Amino acid sequence: MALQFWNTLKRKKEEFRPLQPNRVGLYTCGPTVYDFAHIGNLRAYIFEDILRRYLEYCGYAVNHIMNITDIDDKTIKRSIEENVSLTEYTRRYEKAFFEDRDILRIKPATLYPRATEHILEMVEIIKKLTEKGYTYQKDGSIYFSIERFPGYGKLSGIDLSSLKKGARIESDEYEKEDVRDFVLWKKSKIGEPSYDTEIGPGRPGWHIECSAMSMKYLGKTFDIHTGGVDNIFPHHENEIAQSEAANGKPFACYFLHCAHLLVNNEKMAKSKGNFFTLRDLLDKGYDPVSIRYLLLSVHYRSPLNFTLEGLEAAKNAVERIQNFYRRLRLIPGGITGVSPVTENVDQAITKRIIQAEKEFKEGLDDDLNMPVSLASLHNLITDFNPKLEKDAINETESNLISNYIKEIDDVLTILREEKMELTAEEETLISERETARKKKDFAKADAIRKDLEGRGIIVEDTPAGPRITRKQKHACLAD
RNA sequence: GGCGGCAUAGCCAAGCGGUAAGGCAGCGGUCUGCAAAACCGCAACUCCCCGGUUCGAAUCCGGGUGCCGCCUCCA
Repeated sequence: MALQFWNTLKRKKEEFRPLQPNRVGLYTCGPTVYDFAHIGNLRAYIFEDILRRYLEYCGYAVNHIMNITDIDDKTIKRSIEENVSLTEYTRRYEKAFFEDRDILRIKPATLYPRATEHILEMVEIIKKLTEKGYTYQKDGSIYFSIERFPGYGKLSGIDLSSLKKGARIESDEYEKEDVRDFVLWKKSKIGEPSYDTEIGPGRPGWHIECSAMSMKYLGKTFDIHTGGVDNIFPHHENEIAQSEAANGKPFACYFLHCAHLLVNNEKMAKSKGNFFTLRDLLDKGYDPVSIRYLLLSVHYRSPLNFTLEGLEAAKNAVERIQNFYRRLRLIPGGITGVSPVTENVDQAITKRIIQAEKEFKEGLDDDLNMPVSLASLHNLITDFNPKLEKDAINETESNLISNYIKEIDDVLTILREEKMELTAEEETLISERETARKKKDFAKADAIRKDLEGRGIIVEDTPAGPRITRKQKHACLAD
């Protein structure tokens, strides 16, 4: 099966055909850096990360652009409240966003262009739209007239006549000819940042930045545009309108939108006390990889019901996979990184890996059906664990299997690299415990094990000797 | 009011016309000095409800019910 995506633009699954062979231009709507990202935002970024990594897994070179919205009503308002410059304010949350990204193992985009650094590009588009007659000025602001763009509504399926005139007037301080229009350029206001440009002093509207930056870095027409479902209207609808009106060419070919995340089946809201940032969860002791796994384990077009119980389950599921990988690597020789010799390999094992790989790929090929792909991995583990138990897997075979796991982990990114650096004291304790065990002094052995656990070191006894691992942060059950 | 989505075991979640994947939790057993890890076995007589189409439906159609989202900034 070929790779296919549910394209919001067409409301159906379509085979993915890039504009250029083996290359993908990907634009993902990035953060407005006015606060810490919450887990709902992070779900979207994880979805985009899986999309990007899977495209790369399939052999595409991905040019991934994610914008940073560092000028808008919220950022301006809050920077004024804190009495710091807009730049100082937004850089703080931009930094936090990058930290969250790294903690969750999200692969950095190719580029993170900032809105404030692309004012000229936006102005150029607005000028072109004006030349073509799509805009009008009112009171120093420039608006896009949706009536003049025939394709308006094709993404969201919105019926223009259903948008009641007048409904938005009170909530918008800018005057428009038609309330359904959207602002391209906001007139300069006292106390707000303003740019002196050919189209007058002011600042950009929200939608125009994505048109400008995608065009600059990916071209007038590019492959994939993503965001949360809430971006379908008005944001992406407006991007299409202004981009296609300006260029006379199609904007993005495929629009992918991920569903929202709910917490305890309700929309996340600070007032409901169910609002989490990544930092909140880390402070509670939850582990980033568990969070990543939970966020990626549900199909991106299904609402994800986030619960702490679910996070606990994710932690255990991840540990099963990690334990399997760790056990493979403990087979003498471990990962060699060298192409394994196929002699003395049980062909049944090779076949089983090929089958798993096929299933994994079929899952993700089908509109990133991650649950199916994860099932293939769990089934593989279920099949191989008994062999591992019986010591029926040799070094070459273990390399084959662990290389496969490593390969799909390029997409999942949930394995841990074990870094066991023990202090001399810790090593002494471990050997003392072994001596005690040999003397059947189990009281002492257990005491030492408990002591080590207090130091964050887990000792598990196996026939081959003690297995030492560094304790991961575990979920606290309270809350 | 308009548009869209979802309802599958205690929880999470695939399946999208051919007789219920997977994970977590639970229970019983094996292994272990104990523990951990791992293994073996058990779990939906049925997929929100009611009709219909069909040889056959969780899957298609019609009608309900419930939940969520968008229509104003929002991933």
